Amino acid sequence: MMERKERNDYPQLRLGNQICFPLYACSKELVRRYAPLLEPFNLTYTHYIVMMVIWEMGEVSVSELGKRLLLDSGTLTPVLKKLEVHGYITRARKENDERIVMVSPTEDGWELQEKLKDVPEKVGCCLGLSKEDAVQLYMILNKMLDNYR
Amino acid sequence: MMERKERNDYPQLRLGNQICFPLYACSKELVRRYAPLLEPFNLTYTHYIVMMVIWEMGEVSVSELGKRLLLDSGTLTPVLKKLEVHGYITRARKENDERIVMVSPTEDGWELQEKLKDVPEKVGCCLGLSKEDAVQLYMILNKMLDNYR
DNA sequence: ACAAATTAAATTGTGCACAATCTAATTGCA
DNA sequence: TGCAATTAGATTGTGCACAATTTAATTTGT
Repeated sequence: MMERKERNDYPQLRLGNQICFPLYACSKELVRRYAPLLEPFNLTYTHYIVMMVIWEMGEVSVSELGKRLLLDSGTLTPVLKKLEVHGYITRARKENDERIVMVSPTEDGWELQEKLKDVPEKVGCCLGLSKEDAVQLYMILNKMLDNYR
Repeated sequence: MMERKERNDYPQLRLGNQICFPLYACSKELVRRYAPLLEPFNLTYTHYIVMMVIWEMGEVSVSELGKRLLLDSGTLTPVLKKLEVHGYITRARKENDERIVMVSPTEDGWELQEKLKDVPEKVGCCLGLSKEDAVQLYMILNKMLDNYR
């Protein structure tokens, strides 16, 4: 019987020949590893990166958060509401432009830094990578990311 | 007035010092770029990578798909049901072990390869990266992924 | 000054992703 | 042989992620 002609004709459609899949899989795996470290503080990975930008900026608008993290308001609004409920941030519309919602850490929000300071090391972020590979990866991904902003 | 002592005390908690964030952001961006190319065929990125493994294996169990793609049955079951509804695959329990569900491409499923063969190039996967960077990235991510299997 | 255009968030709807649990089939072993 | 343990999928519940739409505030052009 004749082999199907459609079969295996396109090497570019093989999972092993694509760069996107390991990117996608590694990303998911990292998020999964953060979960148990953040869960005790009622945080998900998304909450965590949002808090990082808020700590860095002190006070920041929703749209700036979105630009920085490449997230839209459909993702951020519920995340910020939850961070507010848990007492980590306050949300308030700007006085001179009521369209803009400004976000800032509360006392508890600031104190969260102390509690999470060991998380990055614990995730051991790029587990199993040599120092050189980690540096390479960091540079290449940031080059890539620059094309998206 | 004194600067808060909690502020900026932990450089490892700065977004710019983490390798996880660009990984996460690049991954999302890539998935987003696949969407318009796959949507005409009623496929999402997850459907697409599932189909790639099915093309490669010809016939494969749900658990093998999961191992290969690092996805669990909670994700795969609805994806496979949808691929079945759209007529790309068939699902059938194995005769000698009814616990196992085997999945195979239909005629339409095989023909999908032809229609999607240009997708990888169109995504230009690692957009803006030099050949050398792309090769490096591919190698480092696969090294990383090996630690997760 | 004021209507049209723009901007910022919020809302709505769809679809992963995954932990936890459940069900059914099979296997192992006393 | 028969029951406990294991295995494979399916189900349930929660939470992003994002497109598209909506609402409200502000800005722009005349």
